[in-house]
Amino acid sequence: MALRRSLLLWYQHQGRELPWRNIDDPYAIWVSEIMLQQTQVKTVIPYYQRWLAQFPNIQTLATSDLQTVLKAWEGLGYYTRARNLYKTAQIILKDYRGIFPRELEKVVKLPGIGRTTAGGILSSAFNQPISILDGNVKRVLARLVALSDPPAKAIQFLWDVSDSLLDPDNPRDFNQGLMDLGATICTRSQPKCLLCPWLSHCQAYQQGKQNQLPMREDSSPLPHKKIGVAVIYNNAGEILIDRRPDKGLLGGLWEFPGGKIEENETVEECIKREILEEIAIDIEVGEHLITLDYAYTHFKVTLIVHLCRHVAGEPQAIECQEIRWTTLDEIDSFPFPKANSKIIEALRNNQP
DNA sequence: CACCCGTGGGT
DNA sequence: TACCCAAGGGT
Repeated sequence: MALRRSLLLWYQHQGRELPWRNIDDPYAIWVSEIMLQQTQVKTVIPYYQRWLAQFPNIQTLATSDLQTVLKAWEGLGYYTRARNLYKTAQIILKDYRGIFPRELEKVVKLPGIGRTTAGGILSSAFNQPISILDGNVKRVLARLVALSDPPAKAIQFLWDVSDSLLDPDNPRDFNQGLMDLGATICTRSQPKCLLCPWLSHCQAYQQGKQNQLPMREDSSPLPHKKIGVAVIYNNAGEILIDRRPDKGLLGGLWEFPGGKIEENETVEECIKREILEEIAIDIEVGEHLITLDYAYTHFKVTLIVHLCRHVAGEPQAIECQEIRWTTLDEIDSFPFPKANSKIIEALRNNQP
């Protein structure tokens, strides 16, 4: 088929050189695939290289502890990925003698690995003829067939297209080439159609719709929460941090305690109330340290941070897993979300 | 199946 | 600024 041949030829000359290309270690390829979920290549590369140096094989990962794994993932986001990578390493060690399985039915059952990631791993590591449908492929195919619906409404159809196009003789290079095409030529905005090997096959281009496709879903505005945050010092000059529950947002990461500012409540009142409710201690809320705006996928937050002083009571882990007093020197050993890293940075700059 | 889950970069 | 969205999966 001309589509296959032209893509493979293009990939041979114009494909990207990436650290997880031209290797055959399914573990390393698996790690790359997980890190690349919803995350750009440029962001992933340094994490990938550090990760393989720290956890060179499945056994090393499986026998580490979760906090060490989360620390290595710190800043990458979607922390369930790290938890599932760790969990799956233990499953592979126990059920598959530490050898990454080659059967699709087994691979898709592993935590954190869905159909696209499984196809990515098996086609890349073992050259198995299994198709993929990631963000790049959805965009490329939506333009190729001039899809009139948003891709989310046509997932089954797009899988069928991806299946029918896949080159059974060169599945590895075909899948990788398809993703490279989406990443470098068939980009979201200003696609470089004149450089595209599929120019003459692309229905969107023929209809002059390449800048309008793929169609978008209409989205509702994100809710905005204001959070009061406490950096609490004790008489020894230590700082109180807590570890979040394993499930949910930023699961298992450490943070400075705080909570949502209610209506008709000042920031100071909120912080004092939240700390009493969550940690059962009485504090004195002092000067403002920093205010941070942060956008997550489904809401926005403003963190208003105050320096506080412990007055009375023994801290209790009521709405978290664990509480510790620590110091600015030791705090780097705990995994924190990015928003909290900026608070730590502000504390350092605030030091006398 | 609609919603949840981080962070950084582009427009 | 505000919004979109990246090598998606879990629930």
